Amino acid sequence: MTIKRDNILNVSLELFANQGYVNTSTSKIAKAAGVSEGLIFRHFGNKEGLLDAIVAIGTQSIEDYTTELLNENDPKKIISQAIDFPVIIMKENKDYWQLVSSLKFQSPEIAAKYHNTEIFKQLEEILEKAFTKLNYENPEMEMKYLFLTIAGLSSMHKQNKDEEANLNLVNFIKSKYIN
Amino acid sequence: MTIKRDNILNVSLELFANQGYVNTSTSKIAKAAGVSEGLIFRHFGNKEGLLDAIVAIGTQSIEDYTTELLNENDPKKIISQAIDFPVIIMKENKDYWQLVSSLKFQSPEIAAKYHNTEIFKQLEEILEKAFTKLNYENPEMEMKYLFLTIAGLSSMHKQNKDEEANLNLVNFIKSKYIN
DNA sequence: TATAAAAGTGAGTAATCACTTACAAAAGTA
DNA sequence: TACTTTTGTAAGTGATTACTCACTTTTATA
Repeated sequence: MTIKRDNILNVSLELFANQGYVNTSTSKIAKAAGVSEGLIFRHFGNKEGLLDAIVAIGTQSIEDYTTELLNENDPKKIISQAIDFPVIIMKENKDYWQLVSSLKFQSPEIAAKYHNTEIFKQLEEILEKAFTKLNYENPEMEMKYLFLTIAGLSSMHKQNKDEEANLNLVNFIKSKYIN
Repeated sequence: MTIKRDNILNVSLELFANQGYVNTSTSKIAKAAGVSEGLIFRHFGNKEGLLDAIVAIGTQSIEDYTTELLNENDPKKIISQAIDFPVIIMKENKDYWQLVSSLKFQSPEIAAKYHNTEIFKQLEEILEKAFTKLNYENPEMEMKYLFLTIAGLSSMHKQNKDEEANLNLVNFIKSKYIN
């Protein structure tokens, strides 16, 4: 029975994502989760151990989505789904995604520990192959360009809450690749 | 004569940008600037007053660049220079740009205070007019798309230190608009 | 040169930080 | 039921936080 442990994890994710990791104290978490502060350290050792646990949970669901893309063969579908990536992620893992984006601005030590290039290496390869299949002149550059766009879409989704406008832009970008 | 005041400003910009605002204490700043901690509060009132002063200085040089664009008439040159925006800004105002980007991840109060849509409103208008002049089918969407790309270029320049690769990508994107 | 204003310091402040410890309640197991 | 392990708490710890205050030094001005 670890309802309180789950409480700590859920509350921490929300607070770390929206208030910042450095700006969120363990006493704040304890109060919001309705537990004693000591319990946080009983379960996770220290504040960074708590962050580790949260990030590990969120990373899994992201990886599930990229492996889905690995099984897709149609290059146009791959590109289309890659553009959808931020939309889907932000819908189901908003706090996690926000947390991961924020970590590089919290402290240099935290930034160094969680800079997650590995997760995206796969996605880069898949996209470059898709552009090669479609006979683009410069597949590597096209991939980098699209990757840039996807990164931009992610940060836009964080800020802009007008979901219809976001979807319009996503479809506009798709129309550049699929006609 | 306020060498020490300037010292505080320079050191704070660097520390806030690279270590994070919340993660940078006033005692750290005092030590790095070679002044007593009290002097920070004598000059700037409180920590947020110091942040205000730093942001105000940096904002000026950004505005100088956008007003330069206002005097340009050739739409292709406008688009080209807009794509160059992150390159130029990052070269001369790297720490400031990094600081501004990081503020939305420090604390909700700080994020709300410094979300600077105003600076970019002008740039958005200029770009949309440029696309209209060039008879693009959907100038507003094109502007949003390019704006997304520029935002992506900014975050890329922060992380990727391979300047040649960055410039290659910038030129590749330019070639999409100017042939 | 006398005086007022500005710049600068060092030793404080209460509050908060991450974290520990000693102990109690609950749950699992024999 | 007896005993061990896990889960939980309350009250602390020293260090650090942003900030203040009484005071001295430097600079500008008359």
